[in-house]
Amino acid sequence: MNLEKRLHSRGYRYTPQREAVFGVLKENEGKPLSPEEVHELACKRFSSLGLTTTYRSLELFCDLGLATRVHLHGDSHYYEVNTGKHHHHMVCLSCGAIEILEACLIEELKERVRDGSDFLVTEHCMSLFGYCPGCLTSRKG
Amino acid sequence: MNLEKRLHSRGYRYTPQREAVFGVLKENEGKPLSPEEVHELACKRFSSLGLTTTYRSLELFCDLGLATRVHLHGDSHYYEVNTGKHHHHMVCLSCGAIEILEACLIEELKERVRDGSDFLVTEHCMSLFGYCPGCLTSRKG
DNA sequence: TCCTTATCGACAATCATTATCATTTAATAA
DNA sequence: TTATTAAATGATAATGATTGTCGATAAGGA
Ligand SMILES: [Zn+2]
Ligand SMILES: [Zn+2]
Ligand SMILES: [Zn+2]
Ligand SMILES: [Zn+2]
Repeated sequence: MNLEKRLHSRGYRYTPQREAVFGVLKENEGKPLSPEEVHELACKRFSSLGLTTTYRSLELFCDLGLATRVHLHGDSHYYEVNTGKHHHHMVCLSCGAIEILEACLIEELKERVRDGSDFLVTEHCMSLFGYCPGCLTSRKG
Repeated sequence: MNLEKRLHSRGYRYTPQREAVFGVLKENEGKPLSPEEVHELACKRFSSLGLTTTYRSLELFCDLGLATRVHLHGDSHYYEVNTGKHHHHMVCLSCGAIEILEACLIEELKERVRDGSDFLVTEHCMSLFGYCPGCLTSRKG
């Protein structure tokens, strides 16, 4: 289902601003972007786009299941288009590069939680940090 | 090693403000606190403690390995005394209660990373979210 | 005890995010 | 197509967390 239908089906309006923001997310699948970054890129698609609208659109997309919030270190939120494929991220502490990590052991963890606690786990976030191949190589020199 | 020795061994001064902040962390082992919360509690030990000093002390303790930063959802940082025991947290989305999760599958994940990528993982953060036993029970009613 | 300077606390500044509100515009019905 | 109406927008102000500044204070060594 495309953006227009998805918005209409939930009673929201389809606007060029939202199209621009969503386009940026789609174009950067797998690369978490901050609202500031999204705004800068989306302005190339809709030049008068306001930063406030960017923030609002990103949150709306998350509520609609079209995007997901990514929690990394740092003082900004990050967003990504929701592809339906669960994954995590590895962030290079040196250059900031982000690599997708498809492996996730949450199910095993959930089982352990069920054994040891009555806590019901519904969400999780995880990120790995370290050094990307590029930065590792350049360090050797 | 106590706080005084730890500070002196790295060339830092031992002050009642730092003692107060550290005391609060120790007293709340396993419970991540925001700088604001730490400040409020630490003021009972040293009433004229400034919020700025609280922030600075917490960061210093992290650098010294005496405390760790905890990344939860939400717009604040959280800190915890470093007990040397690696663990994670489960946060109740309803009441905010935090339960310690000792299980961690990072080693298994690291292995998978080694197989599929040249990324070197040195740190990770993970939190689980859901509902605590208390909130689950009260929902049934 | 006296000095030196790390540390402190009050306050200003900054950064990300949210609230406000007058204006614009998407969607619908005439 | 046009008129209508409320959702959406964008400029701006406000907020909340964190950091920077700087004169005053006090820890720790001489
Ligand atoms: Zn790198
Ligand atoms: Zn996962
Ligand atoms: Zn709860
Ligand atoms: Zn772990």
